[in-house]
Amino acid sequence: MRTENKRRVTIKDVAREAGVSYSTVSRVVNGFEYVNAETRAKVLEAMGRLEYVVNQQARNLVKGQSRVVGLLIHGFDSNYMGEVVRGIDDALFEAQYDLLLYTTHRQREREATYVTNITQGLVDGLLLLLPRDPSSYLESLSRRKFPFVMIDHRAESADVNAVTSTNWQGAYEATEYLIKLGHNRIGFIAGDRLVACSKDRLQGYKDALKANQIAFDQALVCEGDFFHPAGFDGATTLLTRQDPPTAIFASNDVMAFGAIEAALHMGYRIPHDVSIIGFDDIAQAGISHPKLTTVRQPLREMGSEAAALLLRMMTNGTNFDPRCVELPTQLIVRQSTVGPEESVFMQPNSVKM
Amino acid sequence: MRTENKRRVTIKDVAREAGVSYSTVSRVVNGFEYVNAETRAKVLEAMGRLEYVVNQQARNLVKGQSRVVGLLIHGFDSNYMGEVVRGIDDALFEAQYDLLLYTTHRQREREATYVTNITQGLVDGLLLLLPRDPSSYLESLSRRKFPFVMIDHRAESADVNAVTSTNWQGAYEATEYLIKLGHNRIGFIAGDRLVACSKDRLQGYKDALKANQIAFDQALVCEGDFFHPAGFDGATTLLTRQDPPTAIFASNDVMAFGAIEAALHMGYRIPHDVSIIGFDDIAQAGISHPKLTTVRQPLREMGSEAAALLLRMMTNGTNFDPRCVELPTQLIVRQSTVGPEESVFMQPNSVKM
DNA sequence: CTGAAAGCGCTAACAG
DNA sequence: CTGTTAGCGCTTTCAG
Repeated sequence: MRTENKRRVTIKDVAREAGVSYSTVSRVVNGFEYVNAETRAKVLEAMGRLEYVVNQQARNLVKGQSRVVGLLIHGFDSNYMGEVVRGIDDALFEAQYDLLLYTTHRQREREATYVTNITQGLVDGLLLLLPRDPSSYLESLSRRKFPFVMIDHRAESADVNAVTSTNWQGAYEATEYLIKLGHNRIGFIAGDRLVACSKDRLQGYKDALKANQIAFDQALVCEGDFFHPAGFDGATTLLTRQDPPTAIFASNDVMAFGAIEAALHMGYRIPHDVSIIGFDDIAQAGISHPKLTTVRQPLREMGSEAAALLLRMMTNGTNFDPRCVELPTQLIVRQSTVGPEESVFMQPNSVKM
Repeated sequence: MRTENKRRVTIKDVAREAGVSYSTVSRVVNGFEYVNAETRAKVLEAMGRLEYVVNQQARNLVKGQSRVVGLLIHGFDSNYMGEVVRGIDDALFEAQYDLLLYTTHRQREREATYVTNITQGLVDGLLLLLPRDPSSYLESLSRRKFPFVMIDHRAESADVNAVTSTNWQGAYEATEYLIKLGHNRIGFIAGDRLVACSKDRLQGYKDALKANQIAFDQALVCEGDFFHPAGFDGATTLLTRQDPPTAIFASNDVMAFGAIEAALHMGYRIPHDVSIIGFDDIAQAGISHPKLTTVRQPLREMGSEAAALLLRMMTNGTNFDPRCVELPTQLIVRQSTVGPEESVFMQPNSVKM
């Protein structure tokens, strides 16, 4: 039932068919120069007739590489991941590399196991998208000089490659924008504290407050984890307070949507009664109602930049200076934010354009 | 610069370290029974000290398999794909298979090239998620008895495996639901005509109309392609008519969101002035405003079912009857639909819960 | 220009 | 129980 008749056609079959040695076939397959035109034609012809396709596995084994890059990712929550993957894919396609996907939503421990296994032959390099707890294997990776780059997670130690965006700057600008609008009680829903960018965003928020002489109020910041329910709960808590904030800054768009839902649920109108701003600018942000004001991260570029960086490491070796590429964020003002005093003049129907 | 010092530790290194032959090492690595406990201990110890990890590539080459499944996917537009991938991932994880990702958004022609290349050694089986134009390689795949299953795309020819959902049934129920609500002018925004499920949904819509003595009006159906702008344009066209429909059935959620945007943009309130219903029930549907009434496809289950089916083909051979698994859809009534007469009694603020 | 031969790292009989 | 010996399909010297 197995190799019965459907045996794959190998280089040897082609050699026999063309009446040459199989190393010659290898030469034409690989486009070597010094092959007699006639011989080449014969081989090509035989390849066509037999529908020969090279077996990558075998090729990889002898070359000691796989032309595959691994992507360790939590899961495809929100379009955030999709955009990054698209960027990665762009760069990898150019370089003729394939992408092996590893999702780790099941359990965090899998990360470490995966990493040790796949970095031994299966993949030539590794991309870590928003890893939760990389400390366990980062050291091993570095020691073995295995090429990898982290995306959207600046490591504590400086000696790893990473591409992120200007999280601090983006949060600073978003907060300042809210302040300029007239808000001075601004709620903040934090991201997963394990992830570095969460801290950067919180810090940007704090620093903008301070730069504008607004006292930081710990009661105005809620814990979060980048998922929808956290946004809902955070906003609920915030808006239930005696003196609720007039604006809420969620650490990502998904939580911002959760916050919007909570606010609407409580009878608040957006943006008239409370302004909401997010972070990421996922596709949904531009087509929701109200359209979400947010800080755009160049997700796709981050992906392709990371892949490009990894590719460079894989060819040039890991011996060049590790670096952290920071791509610029951009404030995208849409419909979910407005100054606190403007609400009076607005019409009650918030969903109208 | 290459193999300098960072040469991978192989089975031979372990053998030397443990003072045994390398086939013995292979035996303990693969957990064979007949190995002396002492010897095993020695080997294990050596493996640990050397941090040996098996090289999958080599193992695969001799075994003639790769333990990798390929997934051909257009791209990560919307969470639709994400959900399916999660299901696939679940099943593959159980079986210890890896997932190689192939996105084809760049150009349709890539599909065929990919397929011929990767099915030659790189992957043991192939999952085709909503392929646009599989005809070009389907025949070759079948002839070579290469295991593959299509997801959400029932093939014209019956001799291929596929998992879909009850598209006709789902569309029929959605339409009937709208009719029962009192609508009799129901617009329809079609999906990509190349994809079989689009036709099924349209047919379900037509049949429900007929079953309820409502004449089918070609002017009420718009072309679509499953993307947001098509929903926007379709709804715009529909609602600009002399006698606009009181309800719109979009062939998927993403287009439904486009339709909602168009309707709101034109000053319609939802659902009071026009009801909108989608298909898929992507995550966004449950958290948007208004929450979208839609036909739920068991996306995740479709993914895992497809992967399970593929796995079975890969182990048992392709010699069992090909079949098309149809998973049940379910109407999810939320906020975007209401009877045409009810609107009078509703409050103007549509975004209130 | 082309064939022979070695070997990538590992598995799987086959003898001991 | 364990060592020896063939390969898996391909690339890559090394001689012609």
